[in-house]
Order: sequence, then structure tokens, then C-alpha cells
Amino acid sequence: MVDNNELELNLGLGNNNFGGDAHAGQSPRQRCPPPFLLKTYDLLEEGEAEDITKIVSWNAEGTAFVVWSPAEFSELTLPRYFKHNNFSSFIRQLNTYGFKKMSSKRWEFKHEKFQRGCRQMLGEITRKKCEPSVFPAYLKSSSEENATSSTEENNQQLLMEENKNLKKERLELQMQIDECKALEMKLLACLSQFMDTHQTKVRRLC
Amino acid sequence: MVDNNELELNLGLGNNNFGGDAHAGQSPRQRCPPPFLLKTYDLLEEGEAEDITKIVSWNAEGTAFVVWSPAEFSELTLPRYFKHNNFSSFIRQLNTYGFKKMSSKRWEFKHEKFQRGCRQMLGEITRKKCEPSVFPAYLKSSSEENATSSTEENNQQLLMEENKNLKKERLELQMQIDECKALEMKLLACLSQFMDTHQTKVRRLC
DNA sequence: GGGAATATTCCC
DNA sequence: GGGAATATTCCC
Repeated sequence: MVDNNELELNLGLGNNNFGGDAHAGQSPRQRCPPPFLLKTYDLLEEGEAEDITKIVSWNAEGTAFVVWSPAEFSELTLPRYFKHNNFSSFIRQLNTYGFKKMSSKRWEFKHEKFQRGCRQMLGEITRKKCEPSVFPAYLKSSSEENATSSTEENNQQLLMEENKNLKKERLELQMQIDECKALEMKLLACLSQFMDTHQTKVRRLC
Repeated sequence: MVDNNELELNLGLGNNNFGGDAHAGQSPRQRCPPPFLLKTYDLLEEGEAEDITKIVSWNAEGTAFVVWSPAEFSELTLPRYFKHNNFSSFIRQLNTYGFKKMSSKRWEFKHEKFQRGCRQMLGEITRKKCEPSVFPAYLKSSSEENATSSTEENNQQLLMEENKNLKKERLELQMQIDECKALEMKLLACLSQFMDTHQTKVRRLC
């Protein structure tokens, strides 16, 4: 019942790179490729050994790959590598990573950096950013440098301001905590004194 | 091998509402609840019939639910309803939908609109919006070709990081304050109780 | 083919 | 507990 998940974990290579990037502002060449690319690549490599080349394989030149039998590919191959069995979800990912469909007659997909024997090159493939709709395309026309630099400056300004406010807040919170702590001490002292007095009082009364 | 996926599809109720909302600006009462909520609810209802109430069940009042055995829940229950078997991913979703953990001693989760017998009410639960931070994601990494002054970008990166850390700190401080306040209440209660007892004791002795 | 929502993962 | 990245789904 949980075969899928276990398989998934085993095939996952244990080095996917969700979340943190750890390469901010640096060349993207050395980063760990996204799981999707690794799995798709491995699927093709392993396919050669497992004789599923009738279902999916590299093209003759190794410059693209072909899904020969979408039905079998979806039913058998996809769930071994991914958390679904939908061909269209697979296609969606290919598009996200910039693959192009080569022919209208067969399911052949190509990406410059996705080729047989070049697992290393996968790291150079980047996900397409979802363009922010904040700025409609028509506003980005001319005088780009001016526009970008001013918006960038503006953003930096905002960031610094937020930053300053956060620091102020931090100080206030810290002061609140100090007050709390002081009150705590007073209460404890009060309590302890109270206990003392009452003990002596009780003793006296006895 | 593909059992998971087929099960998934059968249990999915076929009416999830990914994508289009078709109710923009209208009362949220009539919308189809998100798959996550439906599945979690059904899991509890079906659990009663299937006797997995030792693993997960509603609390006595039906106002919250308890995962009694996280290990079994993760291994057996989760993959029957979701595309994973990670308890932490399940928790992440609960947090996303605003559930609160009720106790530090057991895995009990509560949401005002998530109660036994009220499947209809699920539609009123909304996903927490990710606060559109001052700083849109698109300014973070895109346009590597642009070669804008890298020192500036670097600067922003640092600013954003500091900003993030400050927010984290703020949260922690707030939590400290909450703890302090709670302790204060306890001390006051203690003190008042102490005074009561001793007054009666003193009275008796007089 | 891609926009956008939800789901899953990783990290702090 | 939540931010943010990738994955999966649904829709145009």
C-alpha cells in the first residue's frame, strides 16, 4: 500500500533542493538540480537497462527524449518516480522548466541543457519565474534602466524602513519583557514575605 | 504499485477546487471546501466505521481531533488520503488552515469550523494568505542577465535576511512575553489563594 | 503553453 | 509555526 512512497524515497536521491538556496547571487552552475529534472533524467537512463525504451527513451542523437506510449508511461512509469500518474502534470513541469515540444506528431521534448550523458548539465536549467503581475508589461517599455533602478531604490527604502521599525519594535518588546520580569520578582518577593509574616504570626498565635 | 494513486483518485471525491474560484468577492459559505479539509474530515468519519479510532479520532465532544498514534497515522492513514506519509507535512497543512494545537501533551488539533457532524461548515475555513511582504518575490533573484550592480543586489539580499531574522526574533519575544504573562497570572492566583487560606487560618486561631 | 490555486517539502 | 521553494492540479 505504501510502496509508492517508499519507492519515491529511494529514488529521490536524498538531495533535492527545496527551500533554501544557499547560492544567493552566485553562479547557478554548481547548484543541485531540482528533483524533477533528476528524476526525469534517471528515468531515461534506467529505462535503457530496464527495457522500457518502447515506452520512453532518448531520441537517436540523445538531444531530446520521446514518450512513445503516453498511456503506459502514465500508468507505469510516472508513479514510480512522481507522486501522480497524470501525463498532463508531467507536461506542465516540462513547460515550467522550459522544455519545447519538437513535433506535433509525437511526444518529443527538448531542452538545450537536457541531453544524454550530461547529468551534470541539469544544474544549469532554471525554473521559469512567474512574472509578477504587479507591473503590467506595457509599463516596462522604454527607459528600463531608470525604471528598474528607481523601483529598486524604492524597494530598498521600504525594506530599510521596515527594518528600522522592526528594530524599534524589538526594543519595545524587550522592555516589556524586562518589566514583566521585574514584576515577577516583586510578586515572588511579596509571596515569600507574606509566607514569612504569616508563619511568624501563626506561630505567635499558637 | 499504483494502488496509492488509484485510491487517491477514488477517495478524492472528484470535486476539489483547484484553480478558478468562481466566487470572487462573494460570501464564502457556498464554496467547495479545499481537498485537504474534506479528506481530513472524511478520514475521521470513516475512521469510526473502520475502527482506526485508536490511531486518530474526534475528541469526546467532537470539537477537535486527536492523533493518538502519529507513527501508525503516518504510515497507514496518511498515504490512503494524501500523496505522502509525512506527519510534518500534515501538520504544515493544519497550520496553513489555521488549526491550533490544543495541548503539548498530545496531538490534538482544533479549528472553530472543523467539528464532528458539520461537514458543511468546512467551506467557511480559509487558507491563510501568505502576507504579500513589502518585498515581492520577483525582485529576489530574477534577471541575472541584467547584471545590475551586484553590490546593490547583495545589499538587498542582506537587508531581506536581516528583516526575516528580525521578524523571527519578534515572534520569539512575543512568545516570551506570553509566557511571562501566564506566569504572572499564576503567581497572582497563588498569592490570592494563599491570602485567603491564611486569613481563615488566622481567624480560626484567634 | 502558461496562470494561479492548493499540496508537499525543506528550512529557520 | 510559518516562509518560501518545488510539485501537482485545474482552468483558460
